[in-house]
Amino acid sequence: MDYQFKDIEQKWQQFWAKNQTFKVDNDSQKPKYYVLDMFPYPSGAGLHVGHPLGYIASDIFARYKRLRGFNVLHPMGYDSFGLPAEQYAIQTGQHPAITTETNIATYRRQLDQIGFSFDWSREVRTSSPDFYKWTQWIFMQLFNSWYNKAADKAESIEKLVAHFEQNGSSGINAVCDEDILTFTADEWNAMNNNDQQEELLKYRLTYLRESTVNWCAALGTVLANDEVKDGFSERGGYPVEQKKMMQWSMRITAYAERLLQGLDTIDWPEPLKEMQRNWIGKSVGASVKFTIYDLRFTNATDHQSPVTDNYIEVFTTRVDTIFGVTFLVLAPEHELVPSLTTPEQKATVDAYIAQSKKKSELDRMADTKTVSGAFTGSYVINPVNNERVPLYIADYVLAGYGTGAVMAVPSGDQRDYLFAKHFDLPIIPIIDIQKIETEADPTKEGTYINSDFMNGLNYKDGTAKVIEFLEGKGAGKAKVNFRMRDAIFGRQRYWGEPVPVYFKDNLPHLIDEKDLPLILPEIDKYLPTETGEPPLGRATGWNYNGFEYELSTMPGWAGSSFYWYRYMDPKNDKEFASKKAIEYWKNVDLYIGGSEHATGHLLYSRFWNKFLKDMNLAIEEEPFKKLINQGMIQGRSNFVYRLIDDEGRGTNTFVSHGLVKEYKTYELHVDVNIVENDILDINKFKQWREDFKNAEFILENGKYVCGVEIEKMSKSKFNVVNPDDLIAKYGADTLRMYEMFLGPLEQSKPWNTNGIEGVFKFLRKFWKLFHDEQFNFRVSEEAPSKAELKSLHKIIRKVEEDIDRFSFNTSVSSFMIAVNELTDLKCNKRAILQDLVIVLSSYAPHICEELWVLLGNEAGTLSYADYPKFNPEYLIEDEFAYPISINGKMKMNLNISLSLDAPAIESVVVGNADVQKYLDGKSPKKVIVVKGRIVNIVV
RNA sequence: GCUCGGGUGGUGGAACUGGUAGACACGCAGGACUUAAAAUCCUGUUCGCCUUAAAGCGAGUGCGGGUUCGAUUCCCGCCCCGAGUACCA
Repeated sequence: MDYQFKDIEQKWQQFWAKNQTFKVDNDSQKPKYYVLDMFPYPSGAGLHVGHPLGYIASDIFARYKRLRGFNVLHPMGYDSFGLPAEQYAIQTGQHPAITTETNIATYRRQLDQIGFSFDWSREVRTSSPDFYKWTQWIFMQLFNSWYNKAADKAESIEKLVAHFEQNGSSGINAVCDEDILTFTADEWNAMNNNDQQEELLKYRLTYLRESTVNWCAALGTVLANDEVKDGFSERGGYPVEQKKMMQWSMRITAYAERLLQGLDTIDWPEPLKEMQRNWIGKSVGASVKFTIYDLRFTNATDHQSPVTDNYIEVFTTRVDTIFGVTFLVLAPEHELVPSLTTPEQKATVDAYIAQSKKKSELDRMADTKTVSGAFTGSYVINPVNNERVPLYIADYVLAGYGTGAVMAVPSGDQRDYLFAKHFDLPIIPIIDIQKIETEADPTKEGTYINSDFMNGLNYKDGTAKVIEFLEGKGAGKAKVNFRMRDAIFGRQRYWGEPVPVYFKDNLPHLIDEKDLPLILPEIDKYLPTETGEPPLGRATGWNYNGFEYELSTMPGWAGSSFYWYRYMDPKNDKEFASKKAIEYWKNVDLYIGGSEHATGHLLYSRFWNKFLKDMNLAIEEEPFKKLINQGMIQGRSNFVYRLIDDEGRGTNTFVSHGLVKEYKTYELHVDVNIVENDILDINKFKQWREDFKNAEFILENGKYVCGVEIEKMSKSKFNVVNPDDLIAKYGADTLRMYEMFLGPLEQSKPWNTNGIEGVFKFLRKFWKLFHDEQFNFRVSEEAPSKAELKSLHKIIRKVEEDIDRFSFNTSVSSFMIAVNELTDLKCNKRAILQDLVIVLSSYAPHICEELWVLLGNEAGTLSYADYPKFNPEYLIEDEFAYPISINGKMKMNLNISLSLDAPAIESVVVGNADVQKYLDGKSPKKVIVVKGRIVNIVV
């Protein structure tokens, strides 16, 4: 029989499901290997050809590892809480759970068609109560923990309470809010419970606090920093504003240093690590206190004295330039601005604040050239030289970073330089080689001048000296600053995990663990209440023993921040995964997914994992050892060109792409599914839409050629290619191999179906190797020839190398070469073909399973077969003629004999007349040998 | 602006640590089979020159230079494209 991919694929997909071929146990004599895909959000649109790219790669990898004797965990599930289902619910009234269920069914059907080797018995869904029970449980652990800097790990809040009871607040070095109290043990014990709880909230790893948040009015919810792009929401693109609100946050900043350090220990793409480094944004510098100059004094020397409470703290990465400070700048929102503005300057300052408030976030970012600011009328004292310097406000200083105040050194910082020029402030050079005629010079070379005790020192010594001086005076210290902020954790939405918290005396309390999961209640409609509370406020009778529940839900990233552990033990109702399961699977060996999660999911997951490790609930510091980003598949749109008549109206005549220059036309997206190799199927086009029924065409060479453009894949551009259609036409094995053949896995590329025929032809040729002309199965038991063994072992080695390097595209090419060679050799020998089936089975599993059985093997054993061992002997070249150059110039095939151990000049005997001609009687000066081959002779 | 990728035929892309550039596939052209078409198979396909032909010669991996017997690969300078990021003190 000819290659009947439909029957074959259906048969094997059913076989795998029925026999649970890929079900994996939590213990085995084999070494473990965990291959994970980023689980999808089940959207209504279903899968397009871009989605499976990473899944196919990980499936090939998982199947390969299985063949190489590993116990492979390769699960799949759904990240099924999220906005689109809720938006749809708002529009239609349909419960998001129903929409989600339907979408999951579609996804499952589509995934099954591609022949993945997932262990579906381990499926998880973040929106199912037996899963989110554990999301809520981990939330509770975070609430019950604080970060002990001394131990550099999270610890139980009870330990902190015990310390407070015995020693008060002294001796605690914690990552916490800034407004913590200092108290003795007696004072603590005397506090009432509510005051104690309020204080503890400042330490907890998830906490409720009034903070400035990104508020998106259109979505009716707050968003985390990574969900906001350029002042607009990532989902939907609605405007986002800053607003102060009581909000749940996660104290991810406690882990900033560990998150940064950990990056050096994991095998991730460098750009992705770089993105996380930037996001964490560590800068090493110093904080310096500038005492506020009291206008009642007449000269600065009266202030030499100890630093009072009346100071402004700045953060700087260049404390060495402190003698160049000629003014200070505060952010307009800085809390000291009102009190430091003198009556004379009040009007100017107020006007400036009003003006900068009016500017949107976007304007402020875009407009970085105009210098603006206002003088407050106050002065501060530079602690190193007691000079009096003026205090300004300007919006180039951001309230959210550092202390919201900077010391301005116009000679070393370009923004300060422009500001100084504009307001006519002095610019003092402080380094001998500094060139500051036209712009600031931030050099670290040279030695200091105009810098008192630092004069003559270099950068390193000067920095150390000035920090020592400031510390001695209590006016500053070395400090590390991070750009990363704590992550906002609450969302004012319905379709998410309820927060397991109730309120008593306005303070949050955890519900009892035995009451988990806290089930998402039913509500009548999915909108905020009339009083502006989140949708959960609509739930009737929803309370905890009469106390009000928290009405926010958790953000989308909550469930995905630990889901890989749940796959290890998905049915466990006592723990999120048993200790035993976690000890066996440890962490993910290979994770494949998109780089768009760099500063979201991938950072939060690392954070939770580190926390779980601190709690002895996980054993590895990093969750994902190796990570590969598959590239995005872009859409490839096709266009037709509609002729415009004299009145400028569109006619029903369409001009082929090559001829558009000769006519007046406009372009129109055309469905890519009625175009093949950029040639329009005219009949299908006429049927495509009613108004094209009588369309006429101006053709070139009898064909209608379409225009092409690369765009995002979207329905409105008619460029969405659905994997179902391709599977129906060519089969899953072809789709799998073609997606790999398309190009390097990590590269973004447009989808293009043009080459899929080639892969299909390859599979047919492969099928034919096992069959005679009449398609009767026929293999020979003869011993293989040298040439046949060479072909086989070339591909065995190539696949090994390529899988290591994730270079799946070149493997597909190599399979084609192998099959072409074996076809030429008319090879139908079992000894060769059986091994070839095993090697190819990771890529094209269905056809290989079928052939495996035809070869007489037991059904279902292929996935765990003995992988053929590569033997380098079969690849040794037996011909001696190879190209050689003389003086790097000419190339020819020569027969040369030489002693490989000592490729000395004497040992080269050149027996070819042509070479003799080139050597021209001279003996060669030098012989260049590469890998035992002469490649060049220098005469 | 900064950081990281990347520029190779008509197209997607090969070329592992410097060693026959363009594998493999698409497309295109020609041919075989066929009443015809589809399918399949075969041949050719970087560009230019030369030749009846076989063959040969020259140029060629964004541009300019360098190192080397030899550079798509390494170094310096520039141009272009993509991604991320940005008053971060």
